[in-house]
Amino acid sequence: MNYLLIDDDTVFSSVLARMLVRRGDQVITATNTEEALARCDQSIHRVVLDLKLEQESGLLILQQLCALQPDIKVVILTGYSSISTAVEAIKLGAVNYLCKPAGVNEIIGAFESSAGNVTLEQAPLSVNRLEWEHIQRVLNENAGNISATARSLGMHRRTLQRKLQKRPVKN
Amino acid sequence: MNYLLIDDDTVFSSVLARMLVRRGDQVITATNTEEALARCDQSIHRVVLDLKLEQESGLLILQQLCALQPDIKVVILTGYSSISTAVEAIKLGAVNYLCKPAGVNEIIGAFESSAGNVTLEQAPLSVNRLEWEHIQRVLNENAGNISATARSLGMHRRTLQRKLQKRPVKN
DNA sequence: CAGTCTGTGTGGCAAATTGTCGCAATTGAT
DNA sequence: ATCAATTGCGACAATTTGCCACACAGACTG
Repeated sequence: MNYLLIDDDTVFSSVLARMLVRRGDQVITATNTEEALARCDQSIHRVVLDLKLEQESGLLILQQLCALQPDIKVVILTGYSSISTAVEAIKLGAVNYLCKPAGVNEIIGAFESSAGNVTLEQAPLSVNRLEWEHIQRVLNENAGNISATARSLGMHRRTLQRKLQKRPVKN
Repeated sequence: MNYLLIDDDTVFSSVLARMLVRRGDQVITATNTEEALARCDQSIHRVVLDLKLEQESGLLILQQLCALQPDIKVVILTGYSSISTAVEAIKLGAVNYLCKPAGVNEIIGAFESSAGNVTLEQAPLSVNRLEWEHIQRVLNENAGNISATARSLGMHRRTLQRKLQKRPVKN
């Protein structure tokens, strides 16, 4: 499978890319609309698209990609998910829509569930793991500011502090 | 316009019906799958469907309705909304997906909305919201099997049950 | 410099949530 | 019919949370 990853978070993007490559897939990345459209040719089978690129709307890219390559399969993957954008994305032709702390298995599964395949044995992240990943992501977004992160996450600062202190969160 | 309202909450259903009638529309109601299918004939233009009818899956009804009357427009309206069911619903042919409570205007708008302008979120999901979405997704993957979902999520079945009883957390 | 914000660690305690056990009712397959 | 799995729910202890209070450190300002 040839993947195109469109995400301005290069850290996340490269991690995902590495894992896909290890599986034996071809991966190309893009960090903005221009790159994305330029690198999306017939060789691409699957696209992982972040909805929130800089200022640009991922939904717009989605439309353009679908117009360009009708056979392409696009999965939306975003940290700023909402039901309304999910609905819109599917109507525009995406095959699935995931919230961002998502494992490779889930992402691959998101492509294949639509193909009507029988689902392979794929373990989703535990709730605790998911929570941890999400917290780290938001914390990072807020430049390590605990108070702001707690507000943004709708949780008590005290609680967030306590959660951060006990890091050992294994699956 | 001829509406068919499918909802086991007769209070909500009748209120909505009254408001539609006052607008000059025809309204028929149903509270379960059987009634819904029986009352869905060519005269119906629009369906408002609650996803959580007793034990029955609204998604199943959605498929049957679409198979029966391909031209019909179905809007999902549910109190237990999640991104994964929204995605499923749209893929199965619903034209929109709303969270209860929703006003008449919103509902009518949902039928008429053309593709277009949804605003991207600017704040990340709260941890609770994210947890809810994840649970719904995995639950969906496990075909509604609570025990399996709990195992898969590394949480106690009892806890999962309790979480599912509560309504989705608003961001 | 004193005064005002905002962010950070910490303690304590009531309130809420979760982990566990158990049990009856259901369901599905054999 | 029978066995295994699932489910809903009550009860109770173990944890975790929400929340208040305080002390301290920078940053910024008049």
